Amino acid sequence: MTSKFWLVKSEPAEFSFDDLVTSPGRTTCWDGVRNYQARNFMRDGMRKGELVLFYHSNADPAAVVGVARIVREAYPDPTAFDASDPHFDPRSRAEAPTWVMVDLQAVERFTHAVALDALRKVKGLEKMALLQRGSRLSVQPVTSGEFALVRGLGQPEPV
DNA sequence: GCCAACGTTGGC
DNA sequence: GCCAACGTTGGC
Repeated sequence: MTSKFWLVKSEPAEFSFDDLVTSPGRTTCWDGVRNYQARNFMRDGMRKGELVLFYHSNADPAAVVGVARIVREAYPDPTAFDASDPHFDPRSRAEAPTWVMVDLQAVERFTHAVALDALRKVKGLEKMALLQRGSRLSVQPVTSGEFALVRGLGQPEPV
């Protein structure tokens, strides 16, 4: 059973939803993921066309702020090969890349960002991975029901 | 800035 | 394989 919906975290000081919207083609490569579980979700789960909640972590407030779409499935993350990059990983070799990335395109902006404390109050989101104690995964699956609830609260408009 | 929770590393 | 030390995440 593969998830059809996802959530990604980004610190807006590093890369915000606005940064995605203003990127060429409203698209960016989701590089720099260095967690195996998150990597596996990208490599084994994410498929072209699936939708992604875009979450601002380390933000005030931390909140889901929009929706993106997967426009390219997993391919090698070149920042792992670049010794000058903060995400450099000498164990990742070009012949057998350890780390992958997908391409995400902005689809909708929430006119009402859905803050973390608001999410915690929503009946039906109790099991959402983001809300679990100690949850730190930067790429995580979301059920269709969870996605619909959050998207509804966000009152999205096309970007 | 604090610190709890978690993932990774490395000695043994 | 165990587990203590360490680094990172991310809410507050």
